[in-house]
Amino acid sequence: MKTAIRAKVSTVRKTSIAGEPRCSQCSLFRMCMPTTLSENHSDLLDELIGSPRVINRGESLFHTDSMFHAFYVVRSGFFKTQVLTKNGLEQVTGFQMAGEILGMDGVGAELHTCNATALEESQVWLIPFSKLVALSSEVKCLQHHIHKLISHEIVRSQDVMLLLGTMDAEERLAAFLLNLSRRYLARGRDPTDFCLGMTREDIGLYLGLRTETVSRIFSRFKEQGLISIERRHIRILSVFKLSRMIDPLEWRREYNH
Amino acid sequence: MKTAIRAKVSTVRKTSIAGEPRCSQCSLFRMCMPTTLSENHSDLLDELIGSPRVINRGESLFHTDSMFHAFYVVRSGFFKTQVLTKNGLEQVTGFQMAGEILGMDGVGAELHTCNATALEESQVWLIPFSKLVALSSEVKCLQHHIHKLISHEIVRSQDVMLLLGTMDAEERLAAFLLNLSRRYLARGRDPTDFCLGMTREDIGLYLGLRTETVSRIFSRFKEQGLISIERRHIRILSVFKLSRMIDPLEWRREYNH
DNA sequence: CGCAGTTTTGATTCATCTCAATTTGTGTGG
DNA sequence: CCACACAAATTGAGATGAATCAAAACTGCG
Repeated sequence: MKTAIRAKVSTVRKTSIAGEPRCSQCSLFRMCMPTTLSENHSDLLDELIGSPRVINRGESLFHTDSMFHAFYVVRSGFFKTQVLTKNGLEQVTGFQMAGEILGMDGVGAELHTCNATALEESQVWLIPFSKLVALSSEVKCLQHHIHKLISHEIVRSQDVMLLLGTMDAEERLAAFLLNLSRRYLARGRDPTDFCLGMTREDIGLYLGLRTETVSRIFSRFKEQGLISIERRHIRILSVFKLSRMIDPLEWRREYNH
Repeated sequence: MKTAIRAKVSTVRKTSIAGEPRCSQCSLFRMCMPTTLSENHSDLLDELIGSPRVINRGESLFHTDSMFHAFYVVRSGFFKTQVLTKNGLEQVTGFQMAGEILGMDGVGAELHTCNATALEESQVWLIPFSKLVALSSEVKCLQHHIHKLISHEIVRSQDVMLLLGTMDAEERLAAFLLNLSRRYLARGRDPTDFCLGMTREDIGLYLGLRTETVSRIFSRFKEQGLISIERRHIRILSVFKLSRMIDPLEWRREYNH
């Protein structure tokens, strides 16, 4: 079995000489794959992943009830995932940027349970789930990593539930901006100056607010000198004050003794 | 490796003659384990699971930041999972009844990210995650089942996000009741006449509403003849009308042509 | 240039929260 | 067994934050 996979790899190696990107060379490698993966195994990953696929703005990667067969790693661009109800309501369940993984909702029922739509022209790597599982029985740490990835999505959901269930509009928007900021930081980009990839409406559909409310609160933040925002280009002027907005007691404790 | 595990099993068999419950004999078996599991392998599961543990009302199974080392299958009773913020806010992320699984949030960081509290005296089986993983490399369908279980939790979260992000108070409560109803039905219990295991406050913390609002809407449902409710004992008088409340267009479509 | 989609802002309404009081149920100890 | 304290649930009145409705300004694109 092990030799069978290795044999395949060498075949692919030939093609990848022709300039195709290799997973293990990718700057996003550490974001989506276990760091403990040895050089040996990263060869296997290159075989697993293949060449990237381009998704145009507004196009879907998959949609509700379509067959699940793969994970997708965002190589570049920006996605949203959304759940739709029959009476036309929409809940955006998340935004995904480079290095993040889409499609984990589909493992359970082997059908996707949400739509994944590109907010701008984007590229993804496709990872066939069956191949991933096959490979994971060889590579123990990959096995563990799959569990981690799926489970991490649960934790992310908990954060969103907390946000939707307990925060008011200002807090939601502050939490949203700080979350984006942290994710850009993790990617080595400026965490205080970036482009919101989505419309005010999408932000609202994510935060459980109306477009008008999102806009009003951006204006309020601007007045208060917390941010400057011009269309979708945002600059965070005070991470400190935004953070304090979400968790006032935490900060008070830190500065009172 | 395979023989090593089998050897262990036979040792355990001796003890289970002494009247201990066996996983494979359990009426909940089909709820938490793959139905494709052959008789052979169900022996392994009996070894995996061991004897149940009792949790008293108000006690925790695990709490935020405690080490993750196992899944827990609810044998009897009722639990809630909650996320707490530093400023004292609480979001209940779910209620778990017999046959449902707790602890999947902890896989990613190897720390739990929520508290699991018993709402009444309850029993759980403990499934050490390391054993589960070891066994799953033997039993392919178990491996797949782990993925399914964790992924299913993502889908459940999506439903809660939709509820919190798009529904008004009446819709939330209707959705909540119908969800409980369906789960009791799946357990072969009366889906229209059961005991809410939790306080109005817990329901509110789950649905993003205040205790008073929950109470008011129960009263409204009672006036409208949708339910009868006496303390925590509820009877659903019109599943039809409650369903229509959540998804009016769906029903209209069905009855208009 | 003009049109469609996005964003902002204002005025008003409405659902839910907040605060407060009362009732009901529950467990405890005399 | 009753009285008491305490938690849970109900109900009302008023406050408030976000939704709704409406209009205008801005942006990008063919």
